[in-house]
Amino acid sequence: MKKKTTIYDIAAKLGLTAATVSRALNNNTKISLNTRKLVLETALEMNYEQNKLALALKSGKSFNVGVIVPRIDSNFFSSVIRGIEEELYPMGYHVIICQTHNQENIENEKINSLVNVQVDGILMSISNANLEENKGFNKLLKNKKTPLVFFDRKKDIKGISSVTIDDFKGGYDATKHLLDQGCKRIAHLSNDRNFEIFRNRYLGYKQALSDNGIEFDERLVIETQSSVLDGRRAARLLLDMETPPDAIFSSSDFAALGAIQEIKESGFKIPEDICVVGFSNEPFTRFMELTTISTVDQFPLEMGRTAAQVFLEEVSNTEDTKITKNVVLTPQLIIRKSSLKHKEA
Amino acid sequence: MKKKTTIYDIAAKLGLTAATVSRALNNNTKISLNTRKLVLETALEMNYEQNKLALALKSGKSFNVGVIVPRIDSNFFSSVIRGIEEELYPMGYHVIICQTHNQENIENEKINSLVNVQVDGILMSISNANLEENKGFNKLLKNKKTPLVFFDRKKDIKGISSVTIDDFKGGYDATKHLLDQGCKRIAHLSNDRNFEIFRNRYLGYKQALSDNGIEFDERLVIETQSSVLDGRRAARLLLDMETPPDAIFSSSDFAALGAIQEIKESGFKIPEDICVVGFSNEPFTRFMELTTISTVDQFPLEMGRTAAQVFLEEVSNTEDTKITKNVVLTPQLIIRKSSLKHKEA
DNA sequence: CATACAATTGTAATCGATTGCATATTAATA
DNA sequence: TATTAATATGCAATCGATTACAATTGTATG
Repeated sequence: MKKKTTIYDIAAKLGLTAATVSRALNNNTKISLNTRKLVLETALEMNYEQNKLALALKSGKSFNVGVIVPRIDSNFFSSVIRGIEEELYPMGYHVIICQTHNQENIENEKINSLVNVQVDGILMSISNANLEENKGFNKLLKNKKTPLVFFDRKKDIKGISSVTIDDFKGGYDATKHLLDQGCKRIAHLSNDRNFEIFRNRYLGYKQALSDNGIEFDERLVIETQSSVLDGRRAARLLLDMETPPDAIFSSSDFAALGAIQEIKESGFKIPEDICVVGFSNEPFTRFMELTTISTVDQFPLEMGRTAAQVFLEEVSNTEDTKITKNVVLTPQLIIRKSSLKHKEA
Repeated sequence: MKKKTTIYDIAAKLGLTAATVSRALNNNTKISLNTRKLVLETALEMNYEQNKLALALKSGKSFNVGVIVPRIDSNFFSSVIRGIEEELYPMGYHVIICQTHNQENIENEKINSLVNVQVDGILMSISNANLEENKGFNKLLKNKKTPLVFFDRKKDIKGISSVTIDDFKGGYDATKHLLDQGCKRIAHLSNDRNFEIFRNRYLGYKQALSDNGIEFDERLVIETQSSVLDGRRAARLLLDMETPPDAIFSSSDFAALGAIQEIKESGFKIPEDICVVGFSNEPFTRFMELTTISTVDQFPLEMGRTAAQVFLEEVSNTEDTKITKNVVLTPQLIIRKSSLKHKEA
């Protein structure tokens, strides 16, 4: 099992120096055309391949970027990652995946770990709403040469770029649509509002109500996890109220599905009795047989692509002043059967 | 913006040598306990962090593994990757993701690219049934020190480990179940049988028929892509036959869904007129409102974990003789409404 | 013909950590 | 006290590539 050939091997074979070989391989014009050609041929002959690790050590660039997400096995995150990979690979970068499972300590650990292997940047969707209290994270912040880009779940931190969707608008549009359908008592399945995304969906919901003269009723807002079971539980609570709601805007498709199941099993009709809108445009929302689920598309692929582009801009920026970009994508309300009583104008 | 501290910085501060510092940090007993303690404290003080790139160059181990899949945004593959990441991270490895989108040239390129950045191993689900004709791949094969582990879509190559499920059994069990339901004319939505997985599902299907005295009818086997649309098209063809089938075993859940849609829209009842079984246990199969879809679970999480374990065994193997493991997981038939006419015994 | 300048290639340091082989210091033994 | 052994540290090479700064050779010009 022979070792990989290095520039020294090539140099030795040609009676040259490693320096010359290196320059020749990089097509440096200081090296005569003849030598360049010769070196290139020999390199090919000897199956030479540049050792990227050596290069990385010398240059301080690993051409790796870290991506941190709560979990990878969800349609949303895997689509974002798909976008990131597709955008970064052509530029010579490799994508390292890390999952946090929403645990702060794991998130901290993985940030550190990525910094340690000298990634050229980190793209992340935060799991920890109190990220700033995190030592490893703060170290990263100070180290301005390693770009950090938030996507989706971000924290508003000065000097840090982010790519998100306009969750406020998502919440607003969904709620407005329900109002347009004639719904008056619209419940909201929320989630931990320490996260901007859930807070903004909630705020959008409230604003739409207020803009349309509907009084906000705190009892109609239920905090849930993003799961079918939690959706069922929340729906149960709502249905057991004295005056049940006539619509539900859920910040999660899974919870929306759970709610729909519970509602139907309780003998109510969707959308006639209760309209439902979810959030994320998970594949299954479109696959339902009877009641396809209205939802809000977050364009995860584009989000990933954009986050990657922002990263690329930041790494290629040589100025002293850091550019910070906060891109906000526009979500799209997708109206399906679960909320369509009448065709809208 | 100060640079990261190195062992040289620590050495300078303490009037020692980098060698001593290195040894102290590695808890080498040749270094006196006092010095060790001193160095460790100073390292902490100065926020020292080992430069993994330097280490990688020196040791030849990058502690990165590459994972190559057709695409990451499918439930199956992202679940496998989840398993891989969860298993490898605790052992100090990072996972680099590459997608091929089923294109041979991209697959080749990415294999080369990963080898170039000195990954310590590659776990992959092949996109190219003719992988052996691939130059980059063959280079990898010869280089016995970098473990290669196939998962799911493998190629039978001597000396290469793999983790798959028993697709034959999956196909057999699904078909047998349909026979047990009284179906006599069972169609099969297949896919490119140059891939072992599809070939084996097909063979399992055939075997179950033959074992139960049903004659194999080639016209009932339709090659499809794994998509809803293709499932519809295939179902259309089948329904238009003189004698339509009374069951469909699809090697893809998406195609199964498409078939179900087409069948229902044509006025047939599922499962009464036609039973359907899919493959993969995609989330939506369970979420259907009326006709939850029978399918075959492939345990992707476990598959990823196992593939990672096989990799770990191979890298930690110091013997000259290579260990090759071919793990075959057992799939599980999940019977739901789309194929359940009668409760089975 | 001498000098200047351009065109090539070489020398050696560098990135940061590890490690075999000295070397120096101290302690133990004869 | 002389010798040996153990303990602790330093020296210098190494991993493979890049690059500032020589050094060499050749060519052109006055």
